[in-house]
Amino acid sequence: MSTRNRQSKKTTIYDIAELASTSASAVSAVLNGTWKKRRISATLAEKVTRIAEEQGYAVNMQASLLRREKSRIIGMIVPKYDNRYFGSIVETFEAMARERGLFPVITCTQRDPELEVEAARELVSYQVEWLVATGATDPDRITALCAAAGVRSLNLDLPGARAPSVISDNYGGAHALTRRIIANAKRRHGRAAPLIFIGGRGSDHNTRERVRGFRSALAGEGLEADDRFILTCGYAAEKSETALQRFAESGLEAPVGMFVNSTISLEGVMRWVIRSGLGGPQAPAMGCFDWDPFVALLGDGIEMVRQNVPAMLNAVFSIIDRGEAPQALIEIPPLHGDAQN
Amino acid sequence: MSTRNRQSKKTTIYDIAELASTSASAVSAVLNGTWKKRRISATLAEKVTRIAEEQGYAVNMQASLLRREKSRIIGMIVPKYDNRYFGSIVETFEAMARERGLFPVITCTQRDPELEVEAARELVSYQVEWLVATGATDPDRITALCAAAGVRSLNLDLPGARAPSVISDNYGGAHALTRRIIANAKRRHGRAAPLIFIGGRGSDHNTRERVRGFRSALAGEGLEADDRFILTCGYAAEKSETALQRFAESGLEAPVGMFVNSTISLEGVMRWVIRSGLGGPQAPAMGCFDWDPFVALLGDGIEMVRQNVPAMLNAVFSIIDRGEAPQALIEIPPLHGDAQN
DNA sequence: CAAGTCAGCGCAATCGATGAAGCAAGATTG
DNA sequence: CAATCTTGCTTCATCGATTGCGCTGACTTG
Repeated sequence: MSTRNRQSKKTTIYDIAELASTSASAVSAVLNGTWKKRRISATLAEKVTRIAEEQGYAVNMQASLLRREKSRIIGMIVPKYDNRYFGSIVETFEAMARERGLFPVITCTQRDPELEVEAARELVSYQVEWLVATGATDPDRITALCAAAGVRSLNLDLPGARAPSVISDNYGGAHALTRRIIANAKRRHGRAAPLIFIGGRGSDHNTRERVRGFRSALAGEGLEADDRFILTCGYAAEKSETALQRFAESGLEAPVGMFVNSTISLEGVMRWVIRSGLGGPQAPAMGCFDWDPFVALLGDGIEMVRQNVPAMLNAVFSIIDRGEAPQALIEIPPLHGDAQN
Repeated sequence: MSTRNRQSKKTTIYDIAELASTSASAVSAVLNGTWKKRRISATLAEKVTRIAEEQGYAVNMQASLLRREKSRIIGMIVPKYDNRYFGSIVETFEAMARERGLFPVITCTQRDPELEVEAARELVSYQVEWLVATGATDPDRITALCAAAGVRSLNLDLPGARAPSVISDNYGGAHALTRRIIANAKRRHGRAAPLIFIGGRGSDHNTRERVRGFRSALAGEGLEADDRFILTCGYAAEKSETALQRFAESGLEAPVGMFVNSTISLEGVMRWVIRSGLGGPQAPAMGCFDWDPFVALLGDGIEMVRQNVPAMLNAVFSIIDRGEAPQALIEIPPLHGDAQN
């Protein structure tokens, strides 16, 4: 049963000091754990603790952080929460931050460049010690903003030129994935061409690298990827759906396989595949650069690449723990197959 | 090109005041937009703005919020980011908070009761004006904690007794879902029994209500649900997988249909179904209380209930906008079928 | 020209927590 | 018993931004 301060202001250390007939600084020392160093008696410590509990006291972080030198807040911006990859990044990030006594503040930017910058600016105002920019469309702008404010930053998932970046080995992952798609296409259709690459933004590094891996795997078969089969139409499900629709209407040869650049693109692709009655044995051999548990159950033998989120965040926190930022691009090999969580 | 303060402390309004040969209070007024009220000349305002930009100045929120009366921070705790339901809750929450000029701080608690309380306490320390407890295992404990600190709170997804709660109409949704499962079971197997209910915690309100809806739909068919067919084994995929394994070994009659309590439970259920070779036409009729785009494509005609996240968050923010909290339980009817995002 | 008005700004208190420095008793030492 | 330590506090400045109040000088008015 706690005695509420009648809906008025919050309890402060001054209120508690008065109730305990002591000083605010003694209360502060007791409540932040430095009381032994400051030679406060156990008797007083206990009394203060009890009263604080009775009053439902909670420290005012704004005041506390203002006074301290370090905020112990760590920020992250993330594009979306609508897929397992980013979901798992965020969960892992929070857990690893907490392990270190840091307070994680994450904010979602809907893949909107303006919101990204706005959110980064806001996090800087909250005195974050580090800012992790995940999948940012313009990472260098965020790095510059942080640098100007004296905040250390790093990039995750999509690399920037001006801050350390931790990303997947997109080229290698795409190469291996494409080889698996090719193998399946040969088994099902007797040939490995034509293949479609669909989803993602032609302007982002990951998509470019994945296209490069895609092309090089094709080249390994003596094939060449026609630009009209590279549909980097954006990430949203609707976009890949309409891109495929347009492709079908273009009269180009039907693909025997598809490299899909993300699960969210795969949503649109699958809708189109099913609408067009392309399921079953004559279905194109599919591969998806990202992992989803239900896709694994979809039954059409959709190949997946699972980005190694724990390893990526280990790399992120190893930079953070080390304190200083090596100007580096760290590429983490993704996992393959149906590896479970 | 911005002049960096050589990696030292951050720029403050005092630094800018000195550079602009004016006072900190004028700088503050200019930068927070109150300068017209305070009759600062446009000339000075412009000069200060320019210098602030050159210095890469960012307001220290800790200091600013300490002085102000309201924080404009709004907190949310959420169990997981591994499914579309919570992902969509978080995205919508952030967007709606921003629309209102509030700063959303969300933190993930891994369904761990201790972490929930810890996280809530932390958010209270950050002076949140409201705390939204999403899917909390012990909502009333969080409500009490907030009340003691003078923070308003409300529950989302799982209700509490001591704060307004916005949840889905679990009974109605489960009843309708069960009826669809029954119809499919009859079509496929010629009978509607036995049905299994699997996933969720017997201790939480939603699961209880869904079991109630399940039972009442069965009762509508003149059937009764045997307790041994109600497997509320928790939410994790592994738990439902092993629960089904154990059920299969128990020698009880094989079910003709299954009510699965969440997509994450469905993951485990589907793994078991496939491992046991129960796919195809003889598959049990499945229904899932929650929505996932790939489940819709799974092909076995899995029925889904999609909780109406936008409507739920409209209800949440209508309470927040109104400022005061009606002591109420608001039930939002879920959507049915393959309704798209 | 005295009195009043007003634009334009500065001063200083304040928010709550922190911690270095200091101070008053009692305990210990030589 | 005086000198020195130790214990257990208190005092006060500080973090950076905000804001009520007041000051100055230019301008207007009767």
